[in-house]
Formats: sequence, structure tokens, C-alpha cells
Amino acid sequence: MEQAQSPFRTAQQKLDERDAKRRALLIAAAQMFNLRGFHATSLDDVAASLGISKPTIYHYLGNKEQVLVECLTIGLEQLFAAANEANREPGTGLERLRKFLCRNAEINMGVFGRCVILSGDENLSPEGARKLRAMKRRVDDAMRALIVEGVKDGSIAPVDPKVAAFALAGAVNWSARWFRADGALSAEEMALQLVDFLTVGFAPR
Amino acid sequence: MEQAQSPFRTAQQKLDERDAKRRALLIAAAQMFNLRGFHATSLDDVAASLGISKPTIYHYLGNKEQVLVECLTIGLEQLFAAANEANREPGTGLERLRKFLCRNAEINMGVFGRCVILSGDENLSPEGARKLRAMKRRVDDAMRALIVEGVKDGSIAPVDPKVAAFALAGAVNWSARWFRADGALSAEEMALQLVDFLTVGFAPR
DNA sequence: AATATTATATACTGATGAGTAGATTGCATT
DNA sequence: AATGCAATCTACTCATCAGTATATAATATT
Repeated sequence: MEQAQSPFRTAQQKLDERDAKRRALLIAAAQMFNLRGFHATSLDDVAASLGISKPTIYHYLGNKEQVLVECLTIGLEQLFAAANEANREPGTGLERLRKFLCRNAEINMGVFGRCVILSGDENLSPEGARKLRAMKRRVDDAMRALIVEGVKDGSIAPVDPKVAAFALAGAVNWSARWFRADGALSAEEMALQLVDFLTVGFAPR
Repeated sequence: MEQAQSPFRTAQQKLDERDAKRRALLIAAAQMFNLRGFHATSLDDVAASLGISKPTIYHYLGNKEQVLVECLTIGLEQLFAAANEANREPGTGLERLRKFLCRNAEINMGVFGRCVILSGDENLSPEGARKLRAMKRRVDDAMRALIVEGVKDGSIAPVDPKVAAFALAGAVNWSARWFRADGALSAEEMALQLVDFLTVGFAPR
């Protein structure tokens, strides 16, 4: 193990490093936003939690709103990915909807997912809010589409897709509020239990 | 209709008037908190929306946190009332749970109910947050108790009360985010649809 | 070697907004 | 009539915090 690693980084390494720093910043910010709320979190505090100073944040990100927008975008992209995954999967509408709901719930228990749920658009500028709403809309549309599909192929009961989507979204989104990573069940286990319950409801069969 | 009403108010009338003003203040504040978030709402703005000045708010309420606390307390008391009502009602656990969920959803579409849902405890001082959590806990306990009862009397399927309560609470709470009073359905109609869906789930029977 | 770029810091500016001091008016009580 | 209290205002103070100006050191480029 002589000469384990050169101390001189290549250009690629430096890009990667920059990206890692950016990402660490976003994670720290999202965690604090989730804990205290956007307006109650100062960038000074975020910087301090990483042992750096505020201007360094501005070196990596444009302004406070952009910090939030990036966090939300990451979370929403995870949700898009979940929707695509569910759509590529074989199986009935029911099976794919369940898959999507599960992933959705899991994501909402993570840092960026929680940020998407906990931060309404009231923290954004009009343009930011518009873009955010459009992205959320896409996720909602994906959910409704899966429901419609399932109703068509008979694997899902004939429900109103709009009402069903609101109810299901609420159930999986709410986990952003109560789920604790240090609890008895992991995020995946919890998500599955939630979806199992939602699938059959609480009336006995 | 000579001498329709004396312009001199009685002591009682004055107390009532004071209370009405206090209440109008809380409604205006809650609406603004719901729209923009607690930290993004200044008391100057709340006052302006009523055509008064900020010190007048301080004449009726102690400070900004107390304004929020009062709004939350009103919302939570509505929820307690709903729980008591459901408990006094005759019928199976299923029927009473459904009743409670319905009222709960309706409340969450109103001003103070929305305030309870939209404002996490991150806006409160440690003591305020503790009291608020205790009250929320009582509502949650009431829901779980109803579920347990229903499972016992066989009117509800053998579900995990904790998971079920989280899922159901999420579904009815989420309406605070999406429900628009100017939509096609009224709050009561919407609530019933939501609860009907949750009762049977989306898997076909 | 000289110059540019990147990453970081300290120390400021300017706005916003919670909360207060003190004045004013009008009604109520003695 | 005199005094006190309720309701309201204008005009402040003080703290916080987003965002910036500017300095410095290290690394990269020519």
C-alpha cells in the first residue's frame, strides 16, 4: 500500500468533490427545514451545522429560495422515478399502484421527501410555486392514471380516481409527519403495512 | 320600529363585543397563517386586513405565539368535541369510527382545523409545543380507541390500530392541503366520499 | 513567474417585523 | 366634576437575517 493515493486530484475528482459538498449542503439544509421550518431556519445556522460560514453556501447555491427549490426538486425526482418504475413493472393496475404507493411512502419518510411534504408552496416566489405545483401535479396524475388503469382491468374496485388519489396520497404523505427512523419498523416495513391497510380498508370482508 | 335599539350598550353586550373582536382577529390570523405560513405572516398584515393597527392585536392577545396557540386550541377543541360526539353515539365501532372520521375531515377543511394541520409545532416555544402535542395525542388516542372497540365488536377488520390510525388520520388531514371551498362538493360531501373510500379500500371484493 | 480561478472567511448593509412607550379619546364609576 | 379604564393610534427600539463587499490563501493555467 505504498503511494496509496495521490494528493493531487484530477479534474473529475474535483467536480465530484464540489458535487458532494453541494449535496451535503442540501441535506443539512433540508434536515433543518424539516425540523424548524423554512422561515425559522437561517442560512447562518445551516452553515454552522457544517462548520462553515454563510458566504460559502452562496458560493454553491444562488440564494435561500434556490436551496429550498433544489431540495424539493430532488424529492420530486425521486417520486417521478417511483412512478416510472411502477409503470415499467408488469402486473395488474392493483399491483402497480401498490408498488407506487409503497415507494412513495418510503420516499416521504426520507429527508428530501419529507421536505416536499412539509414545505408547502407558501415559502416560494410565485414562479417557484408555479413550477413546484406543476411537478406535484405530475406525481398526482401518475397516481390517478394507475388507479384508472386498475379500475379498467378490474383489479381495483370502481372508485372515483380523484377521491381515491387524495385519500391515498394523504395516507402516504402523512408519514412525513410521524415516522421516526429510530422506531421499531424500518421505512420499508412501515410503508408496506400502510399500503396493506389501505388496500382492504377497515370494514371486515 | 321607533327606538329600535339603544346606542348605549349593556355590560354584557360589551363583553360579547370584545369576544367577537377577539374571534374576528383569530379568524383573520388563522386565514393568513394558512395562506402564507406562520413566520411569513406579520401581525402588521393581519391588523391591516382588519383595518386596524398592530398594537390593537396586542390589546386583545399577548403575543404572536399566543395568537397561534389560540387558533390551534380552537381547532383542537373542535376535534375533541367530534370525538366525544362519536363516543356518545350508539352503534358499532365501525359506525362510530366513520362518524368521527367524517367530522374530523370536515373540521380539517375549516379555518382552525386547517391551522392545526398546516402548522406543525416548529412554530411554538418548547412549552407551547409540548401542550400542543399532548392535545394532538388525545385526538389520536380517541381514534385508536374507536378502532380497538370496532375490532373487538367485530365491526372492524382485525387491523393494527396504530398503523390504521396513522393511515386514516393522514387521509383526513391531507384535505387541509387540497380542499377548496369553492369546488363542486361541499366539505360534508367530500368528507363522506373520503370515508366511504377508506372504509372498503381499493381492492375489489 | 505571473495571472486567473476556486474556496473560504470576516465584516458589513438594509429590510423586516416583533414588541413597547406614550398619547388620545370616550365611556364608566365614584 | 374627577378619576379611572378600555380601545385605539403613531412612532419608536431592537434583534434577526438575507444577501454583499472585500480580503486571503491555495490551486490551476499560461
